[in-house]
Amino acid sequence: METEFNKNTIIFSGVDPLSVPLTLDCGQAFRWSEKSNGEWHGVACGKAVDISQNDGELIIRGSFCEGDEALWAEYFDLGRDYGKICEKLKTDSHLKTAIDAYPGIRILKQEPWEALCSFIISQNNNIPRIKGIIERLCLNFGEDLGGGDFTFPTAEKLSALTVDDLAPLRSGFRAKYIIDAAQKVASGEVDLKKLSSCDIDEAREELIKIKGVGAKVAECALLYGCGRVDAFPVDVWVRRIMAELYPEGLPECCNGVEGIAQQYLFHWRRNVE
DNA sequence: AACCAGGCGCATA
DNA sequence: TATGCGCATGGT
Repeated sequence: METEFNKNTIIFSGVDPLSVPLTLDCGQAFRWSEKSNGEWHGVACGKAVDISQNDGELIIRGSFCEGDEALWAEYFDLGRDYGKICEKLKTDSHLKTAIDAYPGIRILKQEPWEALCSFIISQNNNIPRIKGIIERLCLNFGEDLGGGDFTFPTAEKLSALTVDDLAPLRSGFRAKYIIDAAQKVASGEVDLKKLSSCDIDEAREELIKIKGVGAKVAECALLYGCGRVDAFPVDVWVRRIMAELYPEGLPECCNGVEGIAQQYLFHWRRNVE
């Protein structure tokens, strides 16, 4: 993989497999939208950017500082060999079907707090409305980057608010969970920084101390926010997949990369038929 | 007009 | 330990 950097563009070449549209729009992140010219616009790593690809070239346009390329390499999980992982997963026939149907999905390494908060909002909810609530959350409480873009608000900022303050989000019963999460994270009662490296069961216990965080939301926070690809979120779609295809559990080829297998199976099952 | 949405907390047995 | 129900809001 090679990196090309200047203050307006970061290009990573030789990224394989890579699908920018699938990666940004497969239900793991909620703040990316496709523009009419085919670029994807959104805010991550503290910056508003436009993202596109040309085969194995991942092209990020924005306004960058020295060192930003490392942040974006981490965000797109470029240090992980997805070619090798997918080859192994495809030894299972269902995973081969799923991966061949939608190749190039990568697990994003989002900010831990953003992932946690986003998936608290996701519970018993649908993706369009999740996106709307998160958009209003950023618009009301994020930092204004100009051009209509806002950062995801910090836990510290939200920890000072009340449930009533969140009324503009129209997040329903989830508002009290957002506040509780923000307070526990801001106070340090829940330490997000250690979750990427500590024992995964310890990480799960830490997260479910938050009201509104159960097993599924905790797995999502670990997978999408902490780089824990061994986390395995089971939602209604994955529950169906497990019942229909894997009544005995996931095949051995998924060991250690259950979360990546999950993402391919999830997207495939939601989009076929 | 019911039912559902990338679930969870709580009551009940 | 294991079910079942209610939950805010909005779309079909």
